[in-house]
Amino acid sequence: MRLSRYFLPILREPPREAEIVSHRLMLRAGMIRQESAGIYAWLPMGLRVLNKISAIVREEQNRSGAIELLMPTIQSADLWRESGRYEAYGKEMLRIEDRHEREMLFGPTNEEMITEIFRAYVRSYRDLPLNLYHIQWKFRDEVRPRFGVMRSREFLMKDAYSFDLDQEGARHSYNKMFAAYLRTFNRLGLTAIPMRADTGPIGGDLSHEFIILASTGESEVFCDKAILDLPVPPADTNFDDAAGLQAIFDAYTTPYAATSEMHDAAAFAQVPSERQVSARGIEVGHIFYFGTKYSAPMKALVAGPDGQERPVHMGSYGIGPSRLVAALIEASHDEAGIVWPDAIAPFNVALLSLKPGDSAVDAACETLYRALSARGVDVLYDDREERPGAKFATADLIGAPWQVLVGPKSLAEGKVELKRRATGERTLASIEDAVAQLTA
RNA sequence: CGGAGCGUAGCGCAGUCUGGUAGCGCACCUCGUUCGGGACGAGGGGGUCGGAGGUUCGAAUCCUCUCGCUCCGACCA
Repeated sequence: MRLSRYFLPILREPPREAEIVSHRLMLRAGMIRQESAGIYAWLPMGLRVLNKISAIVREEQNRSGAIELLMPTIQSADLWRESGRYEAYGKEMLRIEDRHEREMLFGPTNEEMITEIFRAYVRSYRDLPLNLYHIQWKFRDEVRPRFGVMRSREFLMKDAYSFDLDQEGARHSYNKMFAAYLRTFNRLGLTAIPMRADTGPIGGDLSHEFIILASTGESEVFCDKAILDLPVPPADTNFDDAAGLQAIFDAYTTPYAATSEMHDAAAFAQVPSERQVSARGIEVGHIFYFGTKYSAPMKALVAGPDGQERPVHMGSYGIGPSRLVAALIEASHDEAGIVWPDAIAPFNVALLSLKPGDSAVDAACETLYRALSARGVDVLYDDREERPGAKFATADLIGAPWQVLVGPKSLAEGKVELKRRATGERTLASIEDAVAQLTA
């Protein structure tokens, strides 16, 4: 992409209302625009990141055996009356009336709808286990949206729903998602710590929040440092191996880890002091088992091997890609701007022409731009008539992992300069070597 | 929903108290000189001062109502 032809509205100064660093940087880097309180338009740069995150989430959901579908954003109130949540949900639910004065709502979540779909088609335990997910916009009318897309009213969520004949099967389904989440966050360049969450009236130990550590996090968290060194489940993890998944779950849930709501100071004190971690965290995922909470009232029944019908056991599993964009920035930035992890960077390479109009510089840039693009590298080519300083500042702000600096100075020796955004480390290389390095 | 505050050019702000031709910096356009960490000079464009009503010869400024946004608390992927 040539920057001169792209739509990248960079702000030199962030709007006053932006408080936290991710919100400020997202506005400055032209990723989002606020359209209303807690409602944002995703500009091209922001959308690129959002899509990269969703793609990784999708790959890992698929790997674990979950199946993607897409449910609507608008739902019927009647569906929610079946579960009793239409009255219970309160003002957070955005209620809408259509032209026939039918009561509708903009979905804050999809348990009722997925249960309705399930019960319409599935009758037998032979069709289980089943895990259906979608990545769809949700709306929760937060009293007080804040922190940009970190806590917005409209947000993108991946929500998966598992169906099993009994609790034992549900535990296996839960563990699949548990392992899939560990892989997902790891691929996003994050260390996410599963922390026991409140299971409410259901009880048991099957609810976890996945928390990443960041100094600007909203919640206070405590954990045993040992959890940070545990191995991430490999790509060839066998998701049908119930015992193997249970071992992963056990390994991750044995060391102490809790948010302030679930914190047990006495238990935390048992952790050797040099391993005690007390920090701030951002919740980026939440999984839980809720048994027959929806299947019983909504009559989602399956016949077991004995021919008896019984309500199916369910769980739901959320990840917020739009929140993750902000969380990633909170976890990875510096004074100059964003530092994207390679896996989700909107552009892998920022190619800076330090002297557009100079024939040697132009030629070198064109060669690099074409060679990298042809090899599938996302390149943002800064071909604008700007001074070098402005280009450095822009490139640092938008956080491409690599910068390639092409100017008369190094080009006189037949070299271009490669700069790693995260470390600031620079090396000189020929054009061929630069292409080789960036496509390695 | 309680408390506080802010709406003036794309962004950051002054002007409001004390009514009298709407300003500054950045950004934008033109020309020239520049060109490895957000250049300089000259010229230029851009505003229903959030909206409605009122007071007044005259309202960004005073009064009433209203809409929007932000922050602090109670709530949440």
